[in-house]
Amino acid sequence: MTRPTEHEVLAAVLQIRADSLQVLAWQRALPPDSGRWALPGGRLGDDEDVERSVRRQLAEKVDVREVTHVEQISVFSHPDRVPGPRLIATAFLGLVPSDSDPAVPADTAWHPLTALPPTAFDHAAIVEAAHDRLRAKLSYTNLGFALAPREFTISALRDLYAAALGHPVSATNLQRVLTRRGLLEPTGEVSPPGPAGGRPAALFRFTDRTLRVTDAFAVLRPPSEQLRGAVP
Amino acid sequence: MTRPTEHEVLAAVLQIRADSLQVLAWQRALPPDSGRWALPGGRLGDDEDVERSVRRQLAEKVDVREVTHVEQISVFSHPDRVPGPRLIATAFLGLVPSDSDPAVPADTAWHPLTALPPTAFDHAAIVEAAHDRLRAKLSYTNLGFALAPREFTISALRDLYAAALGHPVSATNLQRVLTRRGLLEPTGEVSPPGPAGGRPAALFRFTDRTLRVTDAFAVLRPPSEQLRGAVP
DNA sequence: GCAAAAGTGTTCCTCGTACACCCATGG
DNA sequence: CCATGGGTGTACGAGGAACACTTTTGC
Repeated sequence: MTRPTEHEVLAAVLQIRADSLQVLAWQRALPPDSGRWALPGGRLGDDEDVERSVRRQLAEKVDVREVTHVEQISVFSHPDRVPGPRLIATAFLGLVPSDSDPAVPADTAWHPLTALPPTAFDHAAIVEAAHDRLRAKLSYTNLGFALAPREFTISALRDLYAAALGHPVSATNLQRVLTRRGLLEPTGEVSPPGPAGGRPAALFRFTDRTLRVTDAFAVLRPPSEQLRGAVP
Repeated sequence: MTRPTEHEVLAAVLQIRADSLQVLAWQRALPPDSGRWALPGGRLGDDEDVERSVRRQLAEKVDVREVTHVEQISVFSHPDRVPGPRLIATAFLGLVPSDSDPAVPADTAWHPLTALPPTAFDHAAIVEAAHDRLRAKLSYTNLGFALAPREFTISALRDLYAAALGHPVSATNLQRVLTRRGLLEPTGEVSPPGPAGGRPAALFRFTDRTLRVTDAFAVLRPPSEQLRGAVP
C-alpha cells in the first residue's frame, strides 16, 4: 500500500581551510546526477540510530577522530527529492578543526561554500542549513572549539570566526567576550612572531571541548536569585 | 538485507490552559503500551513530506486552523524505540493559542507537562524536547504570537509567558521588551476590569503572526553599518 | 629607530532588570 | 476613599563595540 521508503543520513562536514569555510563532498560517477557533488552519507543500518550511522559513514571518508562535533540539522523528506525509490534524509552538521588535514578518497574534495560546484539532489540546501546553524551557535555557545586547533593564538581564532561568520571580527573583543564567559584559558606558552616581526602571541585553548550553551536566555531570564543558593 | 523501515511523524502539541502548559495526547487502547498516552501522529504518506504529513495527521485530532505554529524538533531513530518493525519518527512542536478549545476525540485529552501520565514508547522525551525548544524560542523570537489569542492584555500575556517558561515574568518588562522589538501594537481597545475593580487594561496584538527571529547574534554581530544604507 | 603584530585600558552605548510611583476603576 | 489591578518613569548594571594606547618583536 505505501511506497517502500529508505532512510539515509547525510553530513555537511565543514572546516576552515586557508581562511575560507569549506565543505567536504564527493563527485558522483554514476547517474543520477553523475558529475555533481554530493555530501558524504549513506543508508541507515539496522542496528544504529541516525547519530551512530552518520559517524560510521563519515569514518569511510575521513578519520572520525578528526570530527570534533556532529549535530542533527533537520529532515529532508520531499517525496521526489531523489529519483527512484523514496529516500528520506536526516541531515547533520559536522565540524573538523582547521589544523587537521584528513586523508580523503580520490573522488572526494573540499570546496569553499562561496564557490560550490554543482551539487547533487537537494544537498545545496543542506549545506546552507548547516552554515546557518554554525553561524548561530558560534554566537551563543562555545562551538568555536570544534573549528579551532587544540591551542591557538587569538588572531588565528579571530580569522576562524571571521571565515565562519562571513564578516570581520575584532580580536580584542573576541578575546574579551570568550574570556569573560570562561571559555578560554592561556596555556602559558607563546608562539614566535612571523618573519615580519611583531610581538609574540600568547597561546590559548578552550577550557571545554564539548558543546556548552553560554548565552542562553539573553532576555526573559528568571528573576535574580538574590541570596538563595546561587547555581553557578 | 536491511530490515524494512517505516517512517512516522509525531507532534507534541502544546497549549496554555488554565495557566498551565499542557500537551495533547491520546490513550492507547491496544498493545503495545496499551493504556499509556501517546502523541498524535502516524505514518508518513507517499505523496507528502514530513511537514505536510504532521499537519494532515493533526487535522484528525484537532481543527488544524487552531494550530498556529508547527516546527520540526528532531529525529528519534533508536532501533528498538518501538516493538515490531522498525519505525523512525520525526518529532514536531505544535502550538495552539490559549483561547481556542478545539474538539478532540474521546480517547484524547490535554495533560499538564508537570503531571504527565505514563507515556508510550519514547514520547516523554519528545515532549521534553518540544518544551525546551519552546522556552528557548520565546526568548529570542516572536513565538509568543502562537500561544496568545489574537488580542490580549499585557497581564494575560505575562501569565502565558510565565506558564511556558516556568518562572515568574514581570508584566512591566515583558511589555517593554516586546514593544522595543516592535512585536506588539495596541489595538486601541480596552478590556473592562474584573469584579474586584482596577484600571481597565489596554488590548494589544502581535504585529506579526509568523515566526521571526528578533534577537539573533546577541554577540559577535557584524560591525556597525555606520552611514551605509541601514536595513531596518 | 621604525614597522608590524599583540595585547590592554577606557569610553560609550544598548538594553534588560528592578522598583518606585502614578492612574483608573469598583465597591 | 481605599483596595485592586494597570501603566509609566527612572536608576542601575551587565556586557558588547569601538578605539586609543602600550608592549614586544624583526629588521
